[in-house]
Amino acid sequence: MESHRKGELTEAVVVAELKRRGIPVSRPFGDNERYDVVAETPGGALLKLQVKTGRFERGTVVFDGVSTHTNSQGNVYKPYEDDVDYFLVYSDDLETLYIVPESRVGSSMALRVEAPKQTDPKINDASAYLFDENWPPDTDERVQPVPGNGAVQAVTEAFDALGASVYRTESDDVYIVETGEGRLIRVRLGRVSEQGGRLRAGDLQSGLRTTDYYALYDPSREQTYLVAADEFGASLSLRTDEPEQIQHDTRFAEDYRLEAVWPPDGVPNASPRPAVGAAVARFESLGVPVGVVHDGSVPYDLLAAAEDGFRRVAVVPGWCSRGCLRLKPESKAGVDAYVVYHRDSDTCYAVDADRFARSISLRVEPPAKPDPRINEASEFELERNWPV
DNA sequence: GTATTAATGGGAGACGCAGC
DNA sequence: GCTGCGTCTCCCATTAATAC
Repeated sequence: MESHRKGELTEAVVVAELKRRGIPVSRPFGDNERYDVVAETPGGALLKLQVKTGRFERGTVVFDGVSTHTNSQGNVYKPYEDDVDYFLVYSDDLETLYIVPESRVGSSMALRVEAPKQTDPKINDASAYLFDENWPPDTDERVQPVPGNGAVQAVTEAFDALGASVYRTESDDVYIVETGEGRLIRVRLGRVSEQGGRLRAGDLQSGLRTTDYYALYDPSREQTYLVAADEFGASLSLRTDEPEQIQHDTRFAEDYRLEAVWPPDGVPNASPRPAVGAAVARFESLGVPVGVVHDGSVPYDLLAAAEDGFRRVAVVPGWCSRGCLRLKPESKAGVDAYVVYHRDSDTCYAVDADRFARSISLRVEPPAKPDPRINEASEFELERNWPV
């Protein structure tokens, strides 16, 4: 059975199982929510539940704890975090329903059903997650919001101790931090937790657009760590102990202590985002005055000179498919022009925000057949099309 | 009407790491 | 060295939205 249909079948079975137990259950209208169903506990609490199909393999029921989709950068894996409270995992092979707190699930999880060949403290005993023995769940298991007020205060005090000033923005967890040298950087606050000799944090890329650095607080050590926003992928792992084998990509938490890395390296007024750096270099090579904007509350990255003043420029990566480079910003409000950076060809294209409604395609390869509607990418190259 | 994308979903294999 | 878990990275299918 193809996967989508199998997911729907699992969801139907789970709803039936809940109803059979007399549990009030509702489904969100449409499919835009990240949870599949909402169930009401006897105490009246409403829980957001994500239904997962459990694959029975090697004596375990395995399920994914992240949603997957693709974009121009390839596969994107997004954890559910606060979007759901619990996973309901149904194994069709075993005809068994499990309930697992979201906080206990990483990108995937294996529930051991059959006895292992050898014991291991990491083994997740499936019987501990049987639905009938864990309903209604203890709602205190739910994840505490990140970063938490204590973290905000601790991180702020850590910056203060280094002589750095911290300013609030309109976003709850993004702050502007002024270094002692007068440089402004955008810092998003978060928390790390220790698991198996590592400090871990997830969902780092969701703030990449408006963040230069992450200030991550470890409450158990009362220590703040500072990492560049583009140094890690969607998640972060910093070693707190000494592994037997050090890999080329092993990173140690000690090296990221705020006190050890402050002030962060980097050219003043340059953003660490590669696309922004490429756009700035291209503007400068053209002799166009350009300034980087370090303010997470505005939707643009650069102010670039034109004959009649400055344009507000948002730098975005474009995805290339079947010979077309695509651009589809979430919102055009407050932006005069877009610079689309095509990493493969190291080319920047400039597009007037008024030129398109919601998206635009720039053809970088010859089309199968001519069409007057085709936007030839070469005509939008920054060198030819600035000012837009 | 056609082409193309993002978003949802599951399946599978490779690999690193830790414990035994 | 073996085993098991977790992570990562592919793959595929479907649906809805959107541009042209």
